[in-house]
Amino acid sequence: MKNAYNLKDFGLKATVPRLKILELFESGEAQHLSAEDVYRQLVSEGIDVGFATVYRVLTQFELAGVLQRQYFDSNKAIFEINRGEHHDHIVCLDCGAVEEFNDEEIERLQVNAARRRQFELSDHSLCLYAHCRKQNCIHLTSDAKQGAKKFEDSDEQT
Amino acid sequence: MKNAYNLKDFGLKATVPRLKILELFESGEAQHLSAEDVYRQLVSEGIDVGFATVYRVLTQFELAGVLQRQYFDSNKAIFEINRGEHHDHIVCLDCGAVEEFNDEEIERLQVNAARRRQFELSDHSLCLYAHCRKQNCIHLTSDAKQGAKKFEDSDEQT
DNA sequence: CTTGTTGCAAATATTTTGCACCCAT
DNA sequence: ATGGGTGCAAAATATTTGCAACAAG
Repeated sequence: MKNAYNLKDFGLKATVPRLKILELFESGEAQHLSAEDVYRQLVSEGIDVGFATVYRVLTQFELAGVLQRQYFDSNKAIFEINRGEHHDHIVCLDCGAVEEFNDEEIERLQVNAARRRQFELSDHSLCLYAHCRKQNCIHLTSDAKQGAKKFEDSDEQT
Repeated sequence: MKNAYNLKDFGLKATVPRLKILELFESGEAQHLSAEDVYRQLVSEGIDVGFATVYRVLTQFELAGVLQRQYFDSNKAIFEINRGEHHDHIVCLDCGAVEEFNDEEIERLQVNAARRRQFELSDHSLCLYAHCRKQNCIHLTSDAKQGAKKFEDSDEQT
């Protein structure tokens, strides 16, 4: 597991915007950020940065493998740090909370599904859209929360 | 399996743009189209349509359940017809070919993965990015095609 | 110093909205 | 006829690019 990245390793100069953006993702405070989220965060820290720089840095970091770009069923890119461990996402449709998970069995079946169709799997993106059962979940439809109760005691294991 | 949709069932008037767009998707000629693809197609058929109408119709069809909107790892929406059968996608990273597939086992594991994390699964999007082994695949990296050979005789089944 | 990097503004790309005119019912 | 639907243009949203000024090495 990669814990810290060094800009120099990628031939990138250690500038304020880069260091701050890297710090933002490595700190783990926020895990899934849009370019605008990053921009706002830097501005709120009193850093004079432009949108263009944020986008350029995010793209450089993605190319360097420091960040990963995702699209959670929208036309807006979401970035997260690459800690070297693959994972998929589960997003709460009500409160927007994002959790990461990894299921070895699903991973394995994907490789097979691809092979069976004459494809060599290179990568994949899996995002589960669901209703969480957190107390503080700002659910829009109360049905969702009530419906969730049905599953409370029927937890299956693989 | 739904074979044909009737606009009137959704309270939508049978206008030229709507009928042509529906026909385009139902014909099955092209399965995964962006708004621009649809626009270009209509224009090439000599239909005087505007971009706004295309977007409005696509959105109406999505709300009616006629079409499904997807984002294949880009900031551009891709639409496809909803034939009532859920499926996931596998996209060739070289030639861009899109194939649909469905794996019951993966589907089942997703529900469990969500439950185990206290989520009630509502929907999901799974897209496999891979290298196909079609003869006519316009591969950008010959490595990809050579690498694929490794798997030619090692096809596993679930 | 020298070259990469930045902020700003303008340009692109994708999608949405306002509005007057038009056509399916 | 009339209310929904359309095309066009402008706006909104997301991202990229040109460029002169600037700062890291």
